[in-house]
Amino acid sequence: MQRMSQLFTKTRREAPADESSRNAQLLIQAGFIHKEMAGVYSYLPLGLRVINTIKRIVSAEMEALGSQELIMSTIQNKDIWEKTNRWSDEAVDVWFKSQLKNGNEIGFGWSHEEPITDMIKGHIASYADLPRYVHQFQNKLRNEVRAKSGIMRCREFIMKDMYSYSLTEEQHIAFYAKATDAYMNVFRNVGLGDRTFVTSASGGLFTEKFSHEFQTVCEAGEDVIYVHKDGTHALNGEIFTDETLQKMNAERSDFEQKKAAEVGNIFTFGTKKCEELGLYFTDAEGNKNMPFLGSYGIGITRLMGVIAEVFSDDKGLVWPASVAPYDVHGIVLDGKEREAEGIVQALEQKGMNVMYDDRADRTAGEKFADADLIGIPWRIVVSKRTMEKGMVEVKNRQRSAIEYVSEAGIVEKLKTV
RNA sequence: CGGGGUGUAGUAUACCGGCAGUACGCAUGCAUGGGGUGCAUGUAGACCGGGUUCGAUUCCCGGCACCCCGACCA
Repeated sequence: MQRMSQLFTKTRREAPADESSRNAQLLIQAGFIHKEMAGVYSYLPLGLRVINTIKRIVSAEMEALGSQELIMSTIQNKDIWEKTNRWSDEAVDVWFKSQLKNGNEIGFGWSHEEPITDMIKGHIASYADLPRYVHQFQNKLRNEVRAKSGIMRCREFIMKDMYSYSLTEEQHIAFYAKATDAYMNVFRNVGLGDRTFVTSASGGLFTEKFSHEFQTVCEAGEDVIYVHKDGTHALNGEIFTDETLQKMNAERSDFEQKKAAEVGNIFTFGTKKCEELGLYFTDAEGNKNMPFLGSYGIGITRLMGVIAEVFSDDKGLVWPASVAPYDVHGIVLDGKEREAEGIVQALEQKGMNVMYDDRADRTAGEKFADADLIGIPWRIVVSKRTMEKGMVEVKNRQRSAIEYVSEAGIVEKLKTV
């Protein structure tokens, strides 16, 4: 139970003037995040709980793929990146760099293919050591020329990045397909399934082969995608050409243009990077060979921003149950603390996480407004009115209907969607 | 990186070349108690540097910060 009277943060009455994106306005107003500077945000207790729920959803999928979690350093070695020609600012324009006291240059991690591949050399030597999959949740630092859209495009952000080292290209392709499904599971589980699409992309300068993006339809997004009228698939702008359409036996008018945010992307790197960094294994015939590399990213904080954008109304945030910071927002009125605490404790014992607004110096209206702003899925009220009925008031954040439920029936009620 | 805009209490804002105002917050008291309740009292402010001027928060210049549009976004 988190007592609201003890909560580290306070809500604000008004949205901050220096934010125009919906996600930042609401998340700051409700006390989930704090802006340190443009494109740099801290995650306060409520915000961190959301981050952690998202991480748990992502972790479950990564572990199901056989990936193990680790965490690489933020400070990175220049030499490693020079081997793949990605140290120069011409090649990678988002580098933050600094130097040691002795003058040696270091970089701050904007991605980790190189350090991970270099590190893993000590652990992969034989075909029996493959495949290997690792992932991490890590703060990436990118010197973006223009941060924008609240937490959707930041200079420091949390990313889940996974790397796959496969024995062969065939093995890689099979894993890549499984990873694609796992990614869709993630977006489905955070509530964005029906508006997130896998789109093909060129893969940019550094990948040998193909790559895919996961685009969530969202007004605040920076990208444009073309969603098929049947809602089952979409194309990104880059490949929305007559040639592609011809291959698909489709017409332009079959697609609708939508703004979208890239919440994930997956890349096939092939063997080139392993060669450049000297990652080899010995195959069954005793020959020297290179693993086939793939990389898979989900912007965790961006995903939180997209969720806030998509799931909100004029009163505030409306968290999907799967990522909400708490399950229940309990409100006590009319001095019914004793009764309310009993109910809250009973809910906690049944595994529900409760934000309990025990503030004695707040009016009902303020408590309701705060509950709406914070956006926890279920609200229960214990008051003179409800106690006279021997009931508790239950309301879902998404709906206006208020129901009276007996104390014993609350948990059952909260399971309904 | 090009273009535009904005910097006033903790927050949101107003006015002004001559004592900086309002609302919310916060503190205290009284009243109240189901949708940001009422009254009273108190608290707290001009981004930094330079210039013009008798006098600058206001005008000018420079810097810094933030926002927006574009470019960029392995």
